[in-house]
Amino acid sequence: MTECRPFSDFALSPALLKTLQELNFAQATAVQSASLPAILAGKDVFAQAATGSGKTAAFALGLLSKLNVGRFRIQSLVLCPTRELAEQVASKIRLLARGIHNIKVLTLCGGVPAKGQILSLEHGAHIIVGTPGRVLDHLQQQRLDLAEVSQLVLDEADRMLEMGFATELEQILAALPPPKQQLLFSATFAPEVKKLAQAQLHQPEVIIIDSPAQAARIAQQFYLLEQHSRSEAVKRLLLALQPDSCVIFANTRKEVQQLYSELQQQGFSVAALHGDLEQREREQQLLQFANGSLQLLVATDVAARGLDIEKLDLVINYQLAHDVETHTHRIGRTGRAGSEGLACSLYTVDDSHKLAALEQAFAIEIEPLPLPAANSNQPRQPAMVTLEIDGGKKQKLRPADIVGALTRDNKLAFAEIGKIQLQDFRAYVAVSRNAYKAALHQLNHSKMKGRSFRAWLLTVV
DNA sequence: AAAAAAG
Repeated sequence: MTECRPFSDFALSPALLKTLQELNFAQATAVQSASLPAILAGKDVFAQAATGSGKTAAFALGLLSKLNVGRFRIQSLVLCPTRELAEQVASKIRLLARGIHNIKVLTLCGGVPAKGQILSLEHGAHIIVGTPGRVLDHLQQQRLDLAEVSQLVLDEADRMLEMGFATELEQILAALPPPKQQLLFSATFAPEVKKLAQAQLHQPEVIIIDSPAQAARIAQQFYLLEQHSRSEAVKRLLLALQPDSCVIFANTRKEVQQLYSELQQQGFSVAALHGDLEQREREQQLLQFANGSLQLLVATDVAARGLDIEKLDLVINYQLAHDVETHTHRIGRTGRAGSEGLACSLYTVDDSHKLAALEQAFAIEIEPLPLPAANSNQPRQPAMVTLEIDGGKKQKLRPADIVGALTRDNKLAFAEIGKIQLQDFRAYVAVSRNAYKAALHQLNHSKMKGRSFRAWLLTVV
């Protein structure tokens, strides 16, 4: 077991150490302790460590330490497999960079018009975080100059090295000048991918953090489906376990949509996330789930990797994932940063191969549990939130109506724009869809021009 | 075998 050291042990800049102190991060996690010296020494790094063990902060601190802010050129490129993860990683980097004056971290993902990104690129940036498609798009249109990039990070590196991303990744790599420092991070590397990954690195520092404790923190339960339908089984589990916050993974977009509709019709507080949704809808659904407005999230594997959602206590696999790696990432949405979690997986007699693979990978013996009996519990609803309007008048609101937030500098941020960073909230501001008409005068109309809703400014009591 | 990622 690797030793965890205090951050003050590493050659991090004073600004970073101060920020870490302010955020109450004193002790580096195992993967951070093991990888930071190598990153700071400029070495290539291959790091495998459990979900929720602090990999993002490890490379974020490394990038930020090596950065020359005085030189306003793109120096680091971070690639992620989904847009939501790229946004989250960028948020984390910005959070850790808040003591560094004038630093610019830019996200380049698809699903939004390129226009704004082009303007930002003309202005300049130090660190780019993005998904391969849009990054390559900007490269080919000659809007993105990577000539001075000295560090490349592949987050969820095993995923990024799969066939689906190979061509794009190759083209992006070709635009980077050698010698560059490469940092590969993931919780999982299948043996073939591990070989491939290490082969593309130059004398890498190989860091593998075995963490039986982490696996043990996520209790796994398996339910053999016989006479009951999958959705019936999910409902029984939800009503019996009454989770505060739960992700349900299904294998296809269509099944996600069906299960979502069914749960919603039956009064569950539920969001959906999959690739058929508009990007703005994806962001809105994820935000409402992450901030507790909605209690359940039904998702495809777009949500399987990396997403860090506070207080997520239950993962349900509506079906078993196609491979052990995906299963590992799915259940790893819970049990993060030392907390405990539960993962319930539904399976059928046809799944014996998958089951055997899971038993081997997790060194467990799977005993099918009986489904909880049907009971008369009602779907749990999030409590109503009492809010106070500027003038002091009180109003009860469903959390699902809260779609905005007030930032520390009293600016109003909207979920619709998809740029809200949860850690920057001073307080939630309720922007109630139900209160459109009553609240017009509360707002600066010019700022609202062109938006499809009106808002009511409220502060939490 | 499916989802994601450019539009």
